[in-house]
Amino acid sequence: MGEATLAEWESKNEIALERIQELLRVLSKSKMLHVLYALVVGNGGLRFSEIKKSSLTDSTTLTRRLTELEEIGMVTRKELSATPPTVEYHFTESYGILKPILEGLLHYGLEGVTTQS
Amino acid sequence: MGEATLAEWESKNEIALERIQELLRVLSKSKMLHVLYALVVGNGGLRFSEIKKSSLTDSTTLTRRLTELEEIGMVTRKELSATPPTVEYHFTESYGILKPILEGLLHYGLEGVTTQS
DNA sequence: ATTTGGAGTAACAATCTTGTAACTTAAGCC
DNA sequence: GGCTTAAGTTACAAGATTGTTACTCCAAAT
Repeated sequence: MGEATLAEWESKNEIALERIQELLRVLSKSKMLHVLYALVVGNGGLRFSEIKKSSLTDSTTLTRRLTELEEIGMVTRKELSATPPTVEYHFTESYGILKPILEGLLHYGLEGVTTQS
Repeated sequence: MGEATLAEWESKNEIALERIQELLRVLSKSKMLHVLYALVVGNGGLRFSEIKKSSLTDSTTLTRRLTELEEIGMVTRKELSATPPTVEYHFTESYGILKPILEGLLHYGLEGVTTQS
């Protein structure tokens, strides 16, 4: 059995399909790429307010996006006992598997933008 | 300049971001993965009715998905002068850039499903 | 005890996306 | 002309997603 070729796509793996769909649903939401980018630049760990500032996202939407990333296991939420109470978000190890996808997307995004290198 | 590293994400490329968002928006739609899979299995070229049957998608939704794939330049629509009038859909060259993304997604989907190989 | 800043929640209208059912059009065959 | 099959289109109600504005809660410093 190969590992992760398109030919493998078939199979009885309804579950894999659902996982992919859920990931796409989450990734395609508003500001999600901005939030991920903020975290990438912040070396995988930032406070709520920092993400907010650098992703230009309002509280409501940012909370929604971070909760969703938590739900799919891509980030963890850590309360710091500082004052005023602050919270830090970090990428989990699972983020590793997301990275090549984001890189593929970036590559796609940059195609058709290239002003003849 | 590197080619497609995450560090490149920043930049003035608002355009790249928008392209990625649009791609994610399209990919995350209902039945999109089924349709793409049907085309992959059909070696990149199939008739409307064949895609319909193998992706288990109704006419309305299938038309929507195929139109969207056409709009982002991933498939072309070709009318065959057969009777009754049939239409074939094919991947374009641009599909090549989508492939690694789909493979990354597949890899993600299969993680956490693995029943110890 | 009031103010301040971080981290949210609640409520809501506007918009987008879905699935379904019904209709249409085009080309040939009888 | 009427039937058949492929490939759609129209209309619409139900549900999901968005951005906004306003509110809350917590812990210290003044």
